[in-house]
Amino acid sequence: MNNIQFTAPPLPHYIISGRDLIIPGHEHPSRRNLGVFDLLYVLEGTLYIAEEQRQYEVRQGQALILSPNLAHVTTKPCEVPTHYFWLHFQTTGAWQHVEQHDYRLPPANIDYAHISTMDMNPFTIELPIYATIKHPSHMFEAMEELSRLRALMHQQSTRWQQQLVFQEIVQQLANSVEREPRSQAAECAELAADYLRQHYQDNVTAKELGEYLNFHPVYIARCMKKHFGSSPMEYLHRYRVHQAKLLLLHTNHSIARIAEEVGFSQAAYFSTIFTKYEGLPPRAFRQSYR
DNA sequence: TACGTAGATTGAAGTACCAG
DNA sequence: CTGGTACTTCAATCTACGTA
Repeated sequence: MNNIQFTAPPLPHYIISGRDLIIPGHEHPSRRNLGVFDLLYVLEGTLYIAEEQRQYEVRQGQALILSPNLAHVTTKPCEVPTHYFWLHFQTTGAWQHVEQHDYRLPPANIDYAHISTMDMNPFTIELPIYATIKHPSHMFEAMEELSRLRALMHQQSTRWQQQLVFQEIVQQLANSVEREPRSQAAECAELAADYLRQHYQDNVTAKELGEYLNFHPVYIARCMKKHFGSSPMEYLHRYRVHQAKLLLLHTNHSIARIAEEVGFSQAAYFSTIFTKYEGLPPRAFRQSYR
């Protein structure tokens, strides 16, 4: 498990942070059940820390996130003066340890039809447990800013500002996740999906898609099935139904007009497809929200 | 009046398999 | 990894009729 995956909303939130110096022969405190995430970012020197069975040497420019529910111990005292930032954060949402995955691909079997049209679409934030930060100067500035703001924490506006700066730090961490290169098949699948999303209002055919991508339609279908769990047409239908749901809720257009706007030339056929994915016809879907 | 459903038909898309 | 073929499946259309 290399990463921690947070489901948002809610976003992880900042609690408190600080800067510390450990002189040679001394060590970072060992703790268990801290109850919050503990982000360590080393400016100089090295921290020697183990969490459960995994040992880390956190060097200059590297970060380590300790989890709230795991015990972490120092494996040996610092050998040189070690300067680091620590930051406690937490989430009230779901999180889990995960192996890294290719963030550029949507999850397999993505089901657009079941994404609620009244709520914000949930997403995940994946942070590395242990990483070398790609832009150390940005990380340093953000951490310094948090240290400065700490003195002004009695002000409401400061506490808000702290959360904004913390989100920058989260972004820095997320950008430092090492990605595995995408396979050609994954590339093909994603390009095809892009094309379908851009042309869902048109009469898209597999042949056109093949000509656009310079791949055989059979091959494209195979790639999409493998990476999205859907054939191109099924992907297109799900996306069209998703768009139709938005129009049903936010406009008073007739079913026939909405069908046309999302790429169905026959309202009756649109209704059939909508019912297939939603479990109820378009009109019933609209009425259920009115 | 607008919309939903069902059945028949046809051509396009998907799948399995093989080859380069 | 990609393309091609043969076969199967299903999307799309049309129409008629029922329903809110």
